[in-house]
Amino acid sequence: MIAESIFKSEFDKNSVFLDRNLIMPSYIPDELPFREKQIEEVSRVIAPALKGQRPENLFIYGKVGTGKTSVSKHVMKKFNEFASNNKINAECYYVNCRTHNTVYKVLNKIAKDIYAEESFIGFPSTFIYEKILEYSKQQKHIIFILDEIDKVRDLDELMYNLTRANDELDKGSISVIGISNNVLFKDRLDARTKSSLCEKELVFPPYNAEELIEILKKRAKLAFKEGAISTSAISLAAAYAAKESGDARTAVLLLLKAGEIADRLSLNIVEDEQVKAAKSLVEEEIVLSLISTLPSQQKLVLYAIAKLSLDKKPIKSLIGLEQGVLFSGEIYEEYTRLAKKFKESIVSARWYREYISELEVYGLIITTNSGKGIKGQTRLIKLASDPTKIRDVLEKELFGN
DNA sequence: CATCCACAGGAAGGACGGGGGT
DNA sequence: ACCCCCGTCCTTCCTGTGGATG
Repeated sequence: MIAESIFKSEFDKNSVFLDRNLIMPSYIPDELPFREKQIEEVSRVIAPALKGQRPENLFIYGKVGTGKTSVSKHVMKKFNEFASNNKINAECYYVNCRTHNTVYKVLNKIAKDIYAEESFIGFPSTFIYEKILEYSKQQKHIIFILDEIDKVRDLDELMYNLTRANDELDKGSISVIGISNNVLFKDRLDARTKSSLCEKELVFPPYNAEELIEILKKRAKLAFKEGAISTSAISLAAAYAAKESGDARTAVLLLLKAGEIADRLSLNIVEDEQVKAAKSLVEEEIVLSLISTLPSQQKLVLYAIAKLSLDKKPIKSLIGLEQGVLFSGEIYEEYTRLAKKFKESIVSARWYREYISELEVYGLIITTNSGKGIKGQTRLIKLASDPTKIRDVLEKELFGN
């Protein structure tokens, strides 16, 4: 009965969305504004495969939401279309290394794609490797896109395997396009792997605010009903994302969430207010998921901070100090008290300081050095977001079950 | 000015678990 | 199967620092 009425009202409700799927961050639009040059470069690199030559390996670097994956997938699609339309023996495959994070998993995924869903799980990796080799021996020129390539644990071995294949092939070839948002990871690689993977390199710059506005406008036109989102709301979402990192992904996510909020409130048009609400919602989600990954000792420290922030009478916080600003020492005392109470082990004060530094890096707390007015040299610590919310979440996390 | 305070944060080293080599 | 090495997490010990205090 309840379920039915929810389904019915969900179904009847008019939404600001025309097609919600088109504004999911995972959706790849046909048009990729401001990435023409990158599309051209990637295409240029892999084009030799269409003439029966081995393309050079390519390394693509760029921060999150700069269009690396979208551009690669876009080019891959066009490449495969062109190859099959013209009956050319060239193919391009995509592997996300976040889930396929070992040599074995990557080889397996590749083999599975090549041999259309035939699974090789359980077979030794040399066998899988031979299978892949066998396939490309039919004069095939194959390109593998390895997304989030820095996640592969033994990348040296994988690259060695894939490049070695070319020595054993006389007609076909194998090339790799590696994608990463981490520049530093290159330094951890073997020199040979590095020079092989980075035969060509391409950097994707972040989008600026104007570009983000254009991108969002295009997307909004696809996903929202006409006039269902205001121009200023779009600009605001773009401005937020530009300020953070020039990340198109979060910009799009903001619009999606803002639309959902508008739907829930049965509004016909998405305004600035919903974008603002979406932003704090997204931020909150990030904070909450961050907290849940913390080790329990660190959760206790954070809990101590939240509890003290809410205390009516901050013990040491004296004249002129903002409410909720705490001393490092009093937090440590509270933490040890709590740890004893819940029969948890207690980390040393030294390690506690590491925890504090880490919490600051995560942006969960804000710290300043004590200046004049306070004796000794210590850190003043303040929670970065709402103490009540943090405390409640931590209570659930720590003692919930 | 010396001294104390209340810490910050570096260095060294111990326990432990996993992954890789033989 | 075994050992070794390495990274992680943590402790102990230590020196440094900026302001208050006598």
